[in-house]
Amino acid sequence: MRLAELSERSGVSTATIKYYLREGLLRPGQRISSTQAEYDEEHLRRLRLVRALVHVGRVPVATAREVLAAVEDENAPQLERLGTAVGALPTGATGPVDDAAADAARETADAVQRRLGWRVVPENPAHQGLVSAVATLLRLGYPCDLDQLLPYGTLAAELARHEVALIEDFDAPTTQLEAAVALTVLYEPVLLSLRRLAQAQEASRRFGGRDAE
Amino acid sequence: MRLAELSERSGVSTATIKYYLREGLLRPGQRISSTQAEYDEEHLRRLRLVRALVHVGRVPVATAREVLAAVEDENAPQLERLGTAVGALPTGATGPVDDAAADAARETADAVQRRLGWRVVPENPAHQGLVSAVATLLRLGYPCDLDQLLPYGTLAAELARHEVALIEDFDAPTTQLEAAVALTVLYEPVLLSLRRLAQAQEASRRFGGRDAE
DNA sequence: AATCATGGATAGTGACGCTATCCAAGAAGT
DNA sequence: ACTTCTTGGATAGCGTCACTATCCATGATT
Repeated sequence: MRLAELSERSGVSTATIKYYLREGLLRPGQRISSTQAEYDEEHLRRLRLVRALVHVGRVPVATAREVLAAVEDENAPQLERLGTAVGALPTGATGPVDDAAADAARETADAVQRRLGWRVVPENPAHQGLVSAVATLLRLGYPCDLDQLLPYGTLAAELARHEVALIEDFDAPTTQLEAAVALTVLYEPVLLSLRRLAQAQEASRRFGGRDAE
Repeated sequence: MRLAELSERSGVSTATIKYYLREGLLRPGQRISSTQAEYDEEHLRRLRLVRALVHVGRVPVATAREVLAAVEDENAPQLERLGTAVGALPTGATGPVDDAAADAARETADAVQRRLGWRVVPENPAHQGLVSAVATLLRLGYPCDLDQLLPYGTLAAELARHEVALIEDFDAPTTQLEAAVALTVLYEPVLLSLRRLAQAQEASRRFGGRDAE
């Protein structure tokens, strides 16, 4: 398949595909002649994944490149590749602040993880994301202590068990990593949308109305 | 408190505060003279909320204005204000597509909600977000059927009960709405970070290593 | 009286994700 | 062989977004 067909089958303009090629999000096609290259199903898959990461997962293009590089790095052990790939994904973490709220947030975050029997890794981007989110809540004066967080943590653990089990169903290591990245990123909007729907449901149930849109 | 102090106490530059005033995210201060205005604690609270929405919740400035306008609209019934405010929040939904995947996604989304006893409101932005996320998953060839989604839905329902209960603790209607918006948006990164941490934990447990960063 | 800060207006900036235009080399059609 | 695409590669431009910098006249502060 040549560029035009790749474009047609993916719904992505050739200009954009060229841009992704330039940015290293897509491997160059197999050169057929000095003016033509051939793309395969693998390219199509990859292109769709890139689109999903960038558009649904709001992953910046430069970040997507890092993530995909880690997925493909056959020289590192599986678990490390996974860590690098998922660690590069955006978490909404802001830079480190030194603040009463930040300190309290760090303590709460650690406490939740210890309580759930998790190993606390402060360098983990997700850990930093958690701290910065909790700190923001505290700064605004909303409650966000161990008791508030525990239900979320417990549910997160349940989801994780479910998801990791799903990933094990894939065969090839690279396919597994790809699935891990895709499922991590793409189930986020699923989870958040369901939460919003559940909130609307619960709000209209409690506050009496018939409909909360 | 004058502009400079508002800036200092919030950590937001005066230029940015002026920008927010222009954009209608902040009400103008009480005019003291033709060249000075006075801001109060309420302005500070609001400013912090705006910052949190924009930076942590990645809510576009223009959207934040709509959300806050709904929160403050004292002419509408509470539940409607809530619906408008939360409905304006971004969901990662993309425009409507007509696709085999989109059709299947719509069916799955409806099925989950019916199964959980929720009223299906297709116009709800969260509903559309769900459909578009599920469709993306399906297009990439990942499983996303009723069985996959049910655990997420069940957990979402649990969270929602917990959160709506929290909101009821606030007194004034406007304060409740503010809390609803803040908690909806700011618990998202908390939930997602916890999920990532749980995944790392579970991955390193299953795939044998000692650390998934 | 001299200096400074203020709010308002307006234009500019930098990052980001494309998008449009050129171009020479080669494929395809006749 | 000759014309007419089409291709991949390079480069520059565009539109949006969230600020940010500069100016200004008025009026507060010392």
